[in-house]
Amino acid sequence: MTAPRGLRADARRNRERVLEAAESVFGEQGASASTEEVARRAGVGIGTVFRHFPTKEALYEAIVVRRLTRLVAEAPAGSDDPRVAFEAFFTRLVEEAAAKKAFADTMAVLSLDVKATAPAVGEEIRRMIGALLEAAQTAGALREDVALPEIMVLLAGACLAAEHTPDPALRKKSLALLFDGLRAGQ
Amino acid sequence: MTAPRGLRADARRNRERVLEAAESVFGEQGASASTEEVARRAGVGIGTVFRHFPTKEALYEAIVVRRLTRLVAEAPAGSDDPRVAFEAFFTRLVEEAAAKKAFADTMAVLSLDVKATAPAVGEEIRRMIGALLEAAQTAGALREDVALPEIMVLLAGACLAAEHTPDPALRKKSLALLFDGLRAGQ
Amino acid sequence: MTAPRGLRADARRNRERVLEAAESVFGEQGASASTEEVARRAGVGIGTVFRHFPTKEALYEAIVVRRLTRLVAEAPAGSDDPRVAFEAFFTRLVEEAAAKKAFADTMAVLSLDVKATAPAVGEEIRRMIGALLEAAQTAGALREDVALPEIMVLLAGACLAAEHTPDPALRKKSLALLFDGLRAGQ
Amino acid sequence: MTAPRGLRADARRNRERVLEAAESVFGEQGASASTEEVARRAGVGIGTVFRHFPTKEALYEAIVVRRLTRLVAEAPAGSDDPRVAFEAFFTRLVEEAAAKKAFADTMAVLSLDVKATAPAVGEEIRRMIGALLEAAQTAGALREDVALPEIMVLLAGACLAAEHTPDPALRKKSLALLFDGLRAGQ
DNA sequence: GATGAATGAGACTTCATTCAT
DNA sequence: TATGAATGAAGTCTCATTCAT
Repeated sequence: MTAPRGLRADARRNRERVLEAAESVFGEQGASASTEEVARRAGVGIGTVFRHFPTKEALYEAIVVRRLTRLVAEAPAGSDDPRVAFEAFFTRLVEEAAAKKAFADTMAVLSLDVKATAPAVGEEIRRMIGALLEAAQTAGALREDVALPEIMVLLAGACLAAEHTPDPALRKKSLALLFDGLRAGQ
Repeated sequence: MTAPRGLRADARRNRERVLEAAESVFGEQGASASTEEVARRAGVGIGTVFRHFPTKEALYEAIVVRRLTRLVAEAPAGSDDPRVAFEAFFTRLVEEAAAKKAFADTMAVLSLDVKATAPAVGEEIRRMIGALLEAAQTAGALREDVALPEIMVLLAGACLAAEHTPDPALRKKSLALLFDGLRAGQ
Repeated sequence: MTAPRGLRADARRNRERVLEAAESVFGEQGASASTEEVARRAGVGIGTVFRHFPTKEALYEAIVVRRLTRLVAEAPAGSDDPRVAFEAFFTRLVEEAAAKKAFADTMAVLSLDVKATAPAVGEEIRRMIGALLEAAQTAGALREDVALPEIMVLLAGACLAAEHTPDPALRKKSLALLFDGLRAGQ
Repeated sequence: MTAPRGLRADARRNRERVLEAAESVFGEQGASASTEEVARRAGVGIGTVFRHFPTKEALYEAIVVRRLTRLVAEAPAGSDDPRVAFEAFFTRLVEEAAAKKAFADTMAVLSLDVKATAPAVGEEIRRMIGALLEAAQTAGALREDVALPEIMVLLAGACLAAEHTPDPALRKKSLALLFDGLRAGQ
């Protein structure tokens, strides 16, 4: 789990503050931001950061997991139209990637190796997207010959590209093309 | 442009070796690889690298330009079918990105700010892709309502995603979906 | 000011050792001595030096301030004779410059731009010398038409020259001439 | 000698250009200017600089000698009044030091170790200043109890201080005090 | 002799990580 | 447990000097 139980209350609070800070720092400056900056923004000593996360990489992974966990939690507010639901979720992730550095990376990781890090969350979110996909397919709104893996790849690509695409209109247009390729009846 | 004329033969040879080394080093380890590693692999002193490229960034930009230049030079062997030609070129770039780290980044830069670095090459390759696009559109094989900017975004995204997608079949499948979205008559 | 209060005991100790080392290193080799040498002589890692002084220049400035602060602290043991007091202090600075490289530079800086670095200390010592000057003038032992700025210039020059004058007798003779020019009743 | 005889005409010309460049470069940027900058301004290759002067230090010494030589050549345009002649020459050196970096250093070297470098020129200029001094003393315009060594020290100090004293009026005032100390009949 | 490319030691600085307090 | 000072490897870049052309 994200927040180990065996921790004293204050320790758990600190861990949370570090994650919060890390997310904002990495979100602004990318993964190359310094650990010290994270500690500073969290208002804790650098030692505290390393007590909770043995390496910088571990901290980074933790915020990946955290982001994914949150995505699962704030599950797609089910639209009635399955296609809309699917596309809305997809779009939301892309926009998040455009707004926050290193988020696209998080999504890229999803197609790759969350397994190694946090199998559970990775699986969960994958299952979630899978469900949205299937629902849309069942409703006849998405091609039947599309499976989750390629969706994940497209999603990752869209997020990564969004990070380099400041113009919202252009992001929207590109996404539209992408969705067109997924639509049924071609 | 890549290899200035006024250079002595041996200097030009060394410059070439440095670029070669840089391309392979960055290709393997990404842009964060050390300049020292580049020098080592080129078999020259670190000072030689910095004589030719005053900054690490300058070196990196040089290999970006070099890659683009090479892409232009090895222009798409014109297939008779404009759609095939377009997709073949697109695919080739994606495969290159899958093989070499930091190449995707090169492509991403194309959608963004080659202008600042090497306006000429950037424009050239953009024009090239634009020509392929138009030809396919004229032939009625690609949607008319698609313009270069969004193509560049999709290309960048595909390349970036490919970097994280080791499975060639998966890359192919994803690309196919992308192409479907671009096809005419939807 | 030199040693911030908020520092842990060990940190303050280290900071002191670094300053001590810097003073001796710069004193022997001049301002071009390497920071690494300072670290070595202080018996700390190079990182420690840079933690306390973010820049080599900052370190150098710190020892300038330190020297001045010490000069103020070890204020001229008030002689009864104002002229003697003035000349004694002047002489002492010159002798210090003869013994330690880069000290003359410190004095030169006094005529110039301590303002930028450490306005407080600079002003303090300037006031101090000004007081000695005035006292001597009031006592009728120094010309009335001499003001602080030219005294500072003479002082800087004497210190700088002393750095190149190993012979103490020669330094003394030169200083004597200088004092003669300052004496009243010409 | 400054310009060795056994040199081909073009070589001697090059040597001259290097010296010229070195003097202006060091004059502007001080002794820490780079040798490459000297070569650039001389319009020769860096190799040429090192062919004529085996080390940077040798080059630096050469321009010291050159300056001194020139001082001797442009000997003090004998004023009728020996005191005026002496002070004019002194002042001229100080003003030169104020205008050109590293010139003061040249003067400082005079009190010190030209012997090692260029005994001849050093001696010559020392003799020259000595002559001015004696003439003034003979005319009863300068104290009898002053000898050349202390004059050299005062001169060096004045030059070094001038380098840090941008205000001409302040330089003048300081010099005047200095001259007062040298005047006879105190 | 002239050139300028190559060299590589060394300078400053950053930062993940460790450890004494 | 928390702190933040200490560490030192590693990185980028400069520059005096050498040497092949």
